[in-house]
Amino acid sequence: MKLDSEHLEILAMIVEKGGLTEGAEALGKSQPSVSRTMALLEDRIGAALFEPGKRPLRPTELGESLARIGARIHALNLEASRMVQSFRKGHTGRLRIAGTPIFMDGVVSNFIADFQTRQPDVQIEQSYGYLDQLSGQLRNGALDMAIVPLHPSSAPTDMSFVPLLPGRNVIACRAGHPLMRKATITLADIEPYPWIAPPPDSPLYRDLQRALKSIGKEDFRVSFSGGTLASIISVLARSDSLTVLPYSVVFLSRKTAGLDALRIRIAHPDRHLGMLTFDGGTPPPSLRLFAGFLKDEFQLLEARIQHESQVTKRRG
Amino acid sequence: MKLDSEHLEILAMIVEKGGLTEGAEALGKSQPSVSRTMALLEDRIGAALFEPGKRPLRPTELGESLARIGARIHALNLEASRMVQSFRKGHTGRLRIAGTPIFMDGVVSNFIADFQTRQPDVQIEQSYGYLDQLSGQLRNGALDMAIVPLHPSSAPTDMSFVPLLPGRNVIACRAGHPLMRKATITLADIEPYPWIAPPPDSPLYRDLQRALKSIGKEDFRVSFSGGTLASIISVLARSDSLTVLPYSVVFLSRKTAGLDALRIRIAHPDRHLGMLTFDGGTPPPSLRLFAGFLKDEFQLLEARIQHESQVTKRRG
DNA sequence: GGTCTAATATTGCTTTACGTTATGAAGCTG
DNA sequence: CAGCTTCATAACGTAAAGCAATATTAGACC
Repeated sequence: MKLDSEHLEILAMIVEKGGLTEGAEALGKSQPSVSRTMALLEDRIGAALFEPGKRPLRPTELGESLARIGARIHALNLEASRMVQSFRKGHTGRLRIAGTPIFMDGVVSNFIADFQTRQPDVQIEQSYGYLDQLSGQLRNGALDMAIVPLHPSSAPTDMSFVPLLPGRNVIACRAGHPLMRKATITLADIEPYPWIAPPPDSPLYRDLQRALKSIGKEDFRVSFSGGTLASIISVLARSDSLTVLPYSVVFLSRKTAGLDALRIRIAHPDRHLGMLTFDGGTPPPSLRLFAGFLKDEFQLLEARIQHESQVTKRRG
Repeated sequence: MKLDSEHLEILAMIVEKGGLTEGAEALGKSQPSVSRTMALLEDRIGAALFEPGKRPLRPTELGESLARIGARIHALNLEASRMVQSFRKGHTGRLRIAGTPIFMDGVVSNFIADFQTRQPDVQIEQSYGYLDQLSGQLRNGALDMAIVPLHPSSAPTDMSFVPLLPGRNVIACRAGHPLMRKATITLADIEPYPWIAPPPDSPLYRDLQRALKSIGKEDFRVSFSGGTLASIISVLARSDSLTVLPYSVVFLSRKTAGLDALRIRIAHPDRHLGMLTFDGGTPPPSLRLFAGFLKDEFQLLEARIQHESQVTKRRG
C-alpha cells in the first residue's frame, strides 16, 4: 500500500491549523476538497485519522503520527521548490569553466573568487585547455564556458564569443630587476637574461616567439619551462629571468607577487580574451549571471589598467 | 510554485536505477507513464532534469539535487506506510487502560510490562477509577479499556465484558505474621490485629466489610487507609496489620513483597475481574492484541494459582 | 432542552492527471 | 550502418481533485 504524500501534507496542515476548514484555507483549497481527500485517505489506510464525532476535528493517535511525517514531507517539498527557484535565478548550480592556464590562474580565478562570495551556492569546476579541445567540450556539453584568447571573427560559427579584454602582452620580470632601472631598453640590454617559456603548444609560446621577433630578437635561451603560473611567478621573483605574460596577469599580480613589466613595447597579438559559449543546448541559468559578472569585472579591470598607464606615462 | 512530491520520488528512482525504463519497472509503472511525468515536471520547473540527447538518461545537476530530495521524501513516505501497517496490526499505537487501583497495581501492571516487551511501540496510558466513572470514559472515547471487577450480567448493555479471573479475596498479612503459625484461625485470634482499609468508595472496601461479616466480625479497627498498593504492602510488611486483598494480588506479590494469606475462608465476592470495552466506536487495533494477551496471561495465572493451592492443600 | 451557529460531509459536475497499449524516433554498439 | 535498446508521443479510459451548492451535526448559548 502506497499512500499519497500530498495527502499526508494536507493532513499535517489540518492538524497544525487545528481544523479542517482552517487547514483548507491555509492550503488554498476549498473545504469540501480537503474533506473528501481525508475521507479517501482514511478509506485507504482503513483506520480513522480523526476522532469521530468531534467538531473541531481532532486527530487520532495515528493521525497525529502521520501528520508529523506529513509535515516533514512538506518541508522537503518546500526545500525542493526553493532549490528550483534558486536554480532558475542562477543562484544555485554548477558551472564548468575552462580556459588557457595562465589566464585562468592569473586573472579569472580572482574573479571566480569574487563571484562566489556573492553566489556561494554556485559550484565552479575549473579546468584548463586550448581552443580546439575546449570547443569540443563545449559542443558535447562537458563544459559550460571557455575563456580563451581569440580573434572575434575566428570563433566557431556555432558558438558565441564575448570579448573581455584586448590581447596585450608584456615582458615580465621581478620588481627589482636590473632592467627596471633603465629609462629605455635596447635589444642589447635584454641579451644576457634567460627566458621562462610557456608550454610549446600554448598560444602564449607563439606570442613569446612573435614578440621577441618584433623587437629584433631571433633566438633566446630558455632557463625554465612547463610550469603553471605559480611556478613561473616563483622563478621570476627569485631570478633575473624574463618572460612574456599578458599584461592583465602582471597587473593583477604586481603587488602580491612582486612582478613588473619592462618598458619596452612588443607586438600585440591580434586577439581578445573572451568568453566562448556553445549556442546549442540550454545553458544553466547561473551561466548568465557569471558571464554578466565577468563582463563587468573585466570592464573595471580595463579601466584600472588604463588609469594606471596614464599615471605611469605622466610620471615617466 | 508547488511541485508534486510523487514526481520527485519518481525522479529519485530513475536516478537511482540509472535509467527511465529501469526506474519505471522498479516503480511498477509503465515506461511511457514515467516518461510523461518527467516531461510534465520539467515543464513545470522550466528547466531540464536530464541531459538532453543522452540515451541512458543522465540527470543534470538540478535533476540530481531534486532526486536527492525525492529520495528523502520517498523514505518518509515508506515510514508512513510502515507506520500504518504496524498500527493496523496493533504493533503501534496508544492504549488508554484504566481499572481499580489495587488490581492495576498488583496484577495488571505486571502483565502490561510483559506485553510491552513484546510490543514496545504500543504506548500505554494507565489510569485509575471505578466502574461508573470508567464506563463514562469508555463511552466518550477517553478510554480504550477498563479492567474492573464486575458481575458479568451487570455489565452496561452497550459494552462488552470479558471475565479474566473469578473474584476471590483473602485476608492478607506479612509473611512471618503470628497468625501464620496457627493451623486453624478463629475469630478471637484475629481480634487483636489492626486493619488496613482501602478507600471507602472502593469495591474492595465493601468486600472487606462483607468478608469480615461473613466470619462473624462486625467491627474492626482501621490503623491505615487511603494508600495505594505500594503503601499498603509497605505497612503490611512492617506491622502485624491485616487487610483484605484479591488473592491474585497476594499471589503475585508473595515472594517479592513478603506477603501471605491467612488460612481462613472468607466470602467470595460474586464478581469477576474482567475487561470492559465500549461497543460503539472503532477500537485501536492494538487493543485486540492487548486483550488477547491479557486473556492468555490470566489463564496462565489462574492455572498457577490452582496448582499452588493443590500443593498447599496436600502439604497442609 | 431547544435553537443557533459554525464546522464538516455530501452531491453533482468539470477538469486534470495518470494509467495503459501501440507506435515512432533517436542514441549507442559492434 | 544495422540492429538493439531506450526514450518520446499518440490515443483513450479511469481515477482523482477541483469547485459551488447544499445537507448534516456537534457545541454553544440562552
